[in-house]
Amino acid sequence: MGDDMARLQKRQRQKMLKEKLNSSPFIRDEELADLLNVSVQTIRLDRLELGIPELRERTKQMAEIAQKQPKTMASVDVIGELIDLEIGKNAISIMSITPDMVFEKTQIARGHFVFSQANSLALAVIDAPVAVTGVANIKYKVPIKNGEKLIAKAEVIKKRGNKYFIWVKTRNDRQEVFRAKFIMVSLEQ
Amino acid sequence: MGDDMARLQKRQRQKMLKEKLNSSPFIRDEELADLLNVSVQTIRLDRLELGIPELRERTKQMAEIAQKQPKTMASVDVIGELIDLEIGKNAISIMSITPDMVFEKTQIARGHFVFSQANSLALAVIDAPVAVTGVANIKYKVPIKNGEKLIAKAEVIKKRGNKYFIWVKTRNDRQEVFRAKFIMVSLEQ
DNA sequence: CCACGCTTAGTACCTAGTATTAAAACCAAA
DNA sequence: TTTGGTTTTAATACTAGGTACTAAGCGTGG
Repeated sequence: MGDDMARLQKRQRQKMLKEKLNSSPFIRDEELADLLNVSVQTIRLDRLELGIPELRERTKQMAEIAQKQPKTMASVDVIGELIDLEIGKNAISIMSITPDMVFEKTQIARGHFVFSQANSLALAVIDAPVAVTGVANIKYKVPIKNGEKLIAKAEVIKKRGNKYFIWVKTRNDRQEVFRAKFIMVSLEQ
Repeated sequence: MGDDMARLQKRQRQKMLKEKLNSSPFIRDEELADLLNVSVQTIRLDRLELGIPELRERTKQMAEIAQKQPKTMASVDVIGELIDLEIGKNAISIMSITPDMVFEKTQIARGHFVFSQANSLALAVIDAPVAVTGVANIKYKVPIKNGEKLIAKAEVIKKRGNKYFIWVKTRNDRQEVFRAKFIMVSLEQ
């Protein structure tokens, strides 16, 4: 035993391997072997056991995800999944709260996601080619946690001129968590 | 005329090559050669001339860009750039309306981005470790277009118990475009 | 006719691996 | 101590998707 660093146990090494690849995914087997003080073959057996693909495959997967990403909140019309729509009357959408929508510390959803679901639903339900949000009165009733599934129901209450009055109520599986009253304004082009 | 023709064909092919790689970047030289009806070597000469790297390098670059992304809207705390903050009193943030924030047809900003900027600013300005949005009354005064730069100013109006009353006013370079009144609720852990 | 630009062919080499076989090292129980 | 099992290392053949380079063919204008 002349090695500077004592050789680690297999499990411990595999744990470190995973962590290392998590923090810096663009790393070759040879570099990993150096870091963990084992041979390249060992690293490859470890990857095989852990089901971790090779560098090029990892890179490709990341790039593909990045490519498909533009369909995030930014460019989508209705946030959440539109599951029912009767134009001019009512609409329903479902949205799941994912880890990236919550505050890390508290696991409570950032308010604007809930608002976005409701606002986009209110826009979808009205019978107008072009419209913008005019006024909104909103109330968050209970904090929403990671993993919850939110069901938003929008209802057109009345229409006056180019103004639409819409109620949106959002529930999780137990209770109402949010409600909003929107006045949407239809624009003449 | 033949020489010119050939040159034109080359230019045209290279243009098509660029377009093709733009729309589907995960494509091998061999597939490109098939598509453009030339040999693999020609494709490689074209890439060389145009300074387009090989598939693996392209993939790697995309993955690296995705990795370095300064976080999307999802996981960022303050939406927009926080440029001034006096905790418990006021705060200012700037956000530019980019093409992915607007409706394609009208080039008008989706309402929830403006809301998100204001809401996250209201949350940043209060002097509480954990807080959620309770109530909001918001008004969109004029439609906001692609490319505009929005300056949001938040001001804590009063504090009663665990409730903070905050005004946020958002302007573009000409006028006030949005205003909101928030009641934020500080939570006890 | 032949020079020039464009295109194709062919070869050697590269990286970061996989897949497989085999030998060595270690560790503990019988 | 011997045996057997796991773990580690080594060695070899093969792969994809290229680069780099040399050489040859093709088409056309001057």
